[in-house]
Amino acid sequence: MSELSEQEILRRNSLKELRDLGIDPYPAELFKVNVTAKEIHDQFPKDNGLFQDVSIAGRIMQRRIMGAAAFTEIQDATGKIQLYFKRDEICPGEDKTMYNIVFKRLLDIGDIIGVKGFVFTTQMGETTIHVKEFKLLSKSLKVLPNVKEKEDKVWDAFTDPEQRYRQRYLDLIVNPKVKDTFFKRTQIMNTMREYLNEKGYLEVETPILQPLYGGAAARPFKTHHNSLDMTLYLRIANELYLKRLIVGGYDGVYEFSKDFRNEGMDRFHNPEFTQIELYVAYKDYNWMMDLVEEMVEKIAMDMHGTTKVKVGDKEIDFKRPWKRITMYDAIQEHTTIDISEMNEKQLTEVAKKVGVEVDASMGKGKLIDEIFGETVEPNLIQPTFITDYPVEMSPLAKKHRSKPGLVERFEAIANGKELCNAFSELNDPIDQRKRFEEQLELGKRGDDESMVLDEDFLRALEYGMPPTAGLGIGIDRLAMMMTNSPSIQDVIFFPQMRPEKKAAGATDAEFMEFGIPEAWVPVIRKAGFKTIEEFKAANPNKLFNDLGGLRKKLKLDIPALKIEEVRAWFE
RNA sequence: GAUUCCGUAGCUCAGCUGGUAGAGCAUAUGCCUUUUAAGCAUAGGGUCCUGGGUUCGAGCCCCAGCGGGAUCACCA
Repeated sequence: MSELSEQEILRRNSLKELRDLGIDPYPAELFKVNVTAKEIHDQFPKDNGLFQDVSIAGRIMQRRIMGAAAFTEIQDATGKIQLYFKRDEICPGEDKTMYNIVFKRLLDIGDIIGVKGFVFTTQMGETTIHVKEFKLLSKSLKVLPNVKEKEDKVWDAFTDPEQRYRQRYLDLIVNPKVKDTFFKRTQIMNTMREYLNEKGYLEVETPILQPLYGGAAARPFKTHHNSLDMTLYLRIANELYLKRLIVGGYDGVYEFSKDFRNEGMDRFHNPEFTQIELYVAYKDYNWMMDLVEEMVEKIAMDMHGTTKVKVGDKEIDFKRPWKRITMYDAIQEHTTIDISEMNEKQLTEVAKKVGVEVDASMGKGKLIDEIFGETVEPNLIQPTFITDYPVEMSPLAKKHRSKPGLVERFEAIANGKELCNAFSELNDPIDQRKRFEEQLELGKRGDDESMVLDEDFLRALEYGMPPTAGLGIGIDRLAMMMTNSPSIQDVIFFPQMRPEKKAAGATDAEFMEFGIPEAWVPVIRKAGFKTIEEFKAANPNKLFNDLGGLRKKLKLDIPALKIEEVRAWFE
């Protein structure tokens, strides 16, 4: 246990006092709630006859006590509402303990209480609950960051990203907009789920632990299964498993999948992230473009009531139809260079010219991809489909029906970022084997993201997979865009971070080995002794005096020490 | 991984040329029966991220480390 601050010690003392008064600070039984803050705010002003017998629970966020009356603000899942406490109503009899002691002194900001009463409007015009009785539901021992707000103004905002991400619960308590962002994230997934279920596609689950990682070009996390004594990888994509299910005879399957990639982290990348992948039999990539447009447009409409979404200083309009342009045309449009007929050597020259760092591991596909990423992608703000990628960079996509050297693939780009990736799936098992082998070649050249060969997947294809359209959408990236969040950490509840720094110093047990009673250990620390070495060097007489002083100062309810006891610790 | 900025009270942040550690909110105590970020008054509260160094003297300067932010690199 780390050292307690003065306020934390006070709260622990309050906890004990409550118990002494016969009040359980953590009661077991449920507290019946019949209304939310939002319901009251939405309906009461229209009909003052409503809510004359409410029961509501929430966390105390603010208190203003004026003698025998007080205003308190509680926050439930839907928002905040003000409470009015009056001493003689809380305590109608002679005994004013519940108000004077329990409410005024033993409750704190952060405590969770339940109240019963009726709703009225104060002279200041604020909808308020007049409390007739209250009950402590959970005592809070830690002090919340105290954020003050009034309409749009916020004082002392809780903004430190490290604390916000590490202690997301605090972020959620204190920054109401955060709750809304995650509500919207779920709304995006619900809209997708409804849309796809309505079409009759099946939501499925496939392995996260995979003996071979495939379906994307990325470096995996590696782990080990003890009883099988084998290496397993955390999936980087679920593509190859979903396609096996299409071979098995489903018309359409999709999965919201957590994928894991062992790569750099920044505001667009978290090591684990969520994708939806969808595969539909007897369709092609043109059909899939229509679906993506329709589905994403619907998400924007469901969430914002319009197809226009503000992202940073831009406004993105997801209204159908989106622009469609081939990759080569897009590169030519932005650079005036036609790379469609170029070989690897020529492409290397172009890449260098536009400012791409080139190395020997790069094949033709990678080079084109880099050129595209450098010159075109950041400039595509409004949703745009880029179609017809070179075969070298798409080992799982079907060869283009009419353009040699290309595959039937598209990405949707919006706000300069990839929104989705999709293709007519390659179902020619012999071609697929060849493509895997080419990937192996790239691997030998040093491309550590090249794909590995999956024999079982090839075997599945050999049984025959119908022509299939496949799609992957990054949910985190989409959520960022739809909620106008500048960083991926803002749309992931618990983004990956380095472990918290450990507090140095001796443990409670180490101190107790000297015979120090447990209750005194925090006091020893408070007196400035963090390590055993420091403690051993202490003067027993001075320590005795200091501890006695601290006991008094902190109003600790533990028996005073005798000098003999303290001396005994040092023998 | 590189560059750069940051780390001071429970929270948000000041801190002079290197000379006794500051404010607001929060907390405690007293007063006060409807306040609107903060009622009034008073008080308590600190490992100035850690460890070295320079100095009579370091929150401040130097070195190293830890943690974080931003930008870049990497990122089908």
